[in-house]
Amino acid sequence: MPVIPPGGAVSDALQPPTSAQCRPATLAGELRSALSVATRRIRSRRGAADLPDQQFTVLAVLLRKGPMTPGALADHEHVQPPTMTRTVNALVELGFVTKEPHPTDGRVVLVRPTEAGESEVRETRRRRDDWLAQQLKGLSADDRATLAQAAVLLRQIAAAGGPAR
Amino acid sequence: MPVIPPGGAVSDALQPPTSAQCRPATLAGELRSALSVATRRIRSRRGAADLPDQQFTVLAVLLRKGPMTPGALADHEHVQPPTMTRTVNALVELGFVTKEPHPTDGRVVLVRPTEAGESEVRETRRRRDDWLAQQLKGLSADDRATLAQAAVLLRQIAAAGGPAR
DNA sequence: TATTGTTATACTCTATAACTATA
DNA sequence: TATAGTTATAGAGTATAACAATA
Repeated sequence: MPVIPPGGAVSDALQPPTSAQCRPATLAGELRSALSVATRRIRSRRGAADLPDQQFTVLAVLLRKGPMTPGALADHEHVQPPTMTRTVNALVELGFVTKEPHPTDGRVVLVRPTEAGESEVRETRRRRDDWLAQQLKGLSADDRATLAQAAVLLRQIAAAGGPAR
Repeated sequence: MPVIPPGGAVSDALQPPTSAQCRPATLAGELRSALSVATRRIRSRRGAADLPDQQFTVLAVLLRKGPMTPGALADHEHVQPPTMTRTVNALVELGFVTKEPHPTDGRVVLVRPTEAGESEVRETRRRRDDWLAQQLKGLSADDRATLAQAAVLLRQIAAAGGPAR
């Protein structure tokens, strides 16, 4: 049981936001904190047999968009190139993607999902999104619409301001 | 420039969610992915001089709620106890918190923010939330309200389902 | 025995800097 | 020179398992 000193409990209550809480400066802190907690929590629901989060994400992107270069994947996920090299190499070792030389440009590599990768995503997605989907079922349709809209806004914000800095 | 094959561009377009996208199973995947990208992006905006994310968060919690035990902090942030031990120790080394023995229960430790910790949070918050606040200023009041409400819902979801598994 | 916290260990994710190969 | 990618290195964050101290 968390220690909650007198006067502290209110700040965790689940109330709709006041207009003050929509002020950019106030919202920024609150939003950052909520995103951090929720992300960690959702990730922690990953089963031991599942792919780690970033590997899963990259594999899913490849299946949705088709073969891509490591650089394009890094842009898409807003990470630096060496980070994506590592993620892709992990997927290669697991046999979920292959790396192919580009037909005409010798500098470029194409990352292509394998059939094993495809079924892995299918299975993982089924297991891993179960818990979150269950939580979402408990919400009202309005609340789900709010979250869906928030997801769009968050992607918009993440895409803003140039590549990672 | 990301490689976007024909037919792939639509999935990244910034459109309001359709009713299908509000279905729990669909929303779960999309939400998880958006949270992941946004969180990474917001964290990457942290200045080199700023406290790392989790240290900053814990320090801010202590300032808001007063001295707490490591266990209570772990519950609050939905992390495991060893993780919090590490975070608290980092803050002790930086001089931003102190650890005190509990007056009556010898097993318990109280983590208390120092004055240096307080001013560090003030400074860090000013710098680090700047970028996000700037992005939020560019949104409509409606969109900000959506994000504020989403933050509440995300905390609610994070708090659900028992301690971390 | 149960609770609180720590130590030991290991893995994921991320970044910057420096390097190689190709264009 | 410029671009794509990798290697080297380091730091942050997280978890599980095993342990010590106290209640």
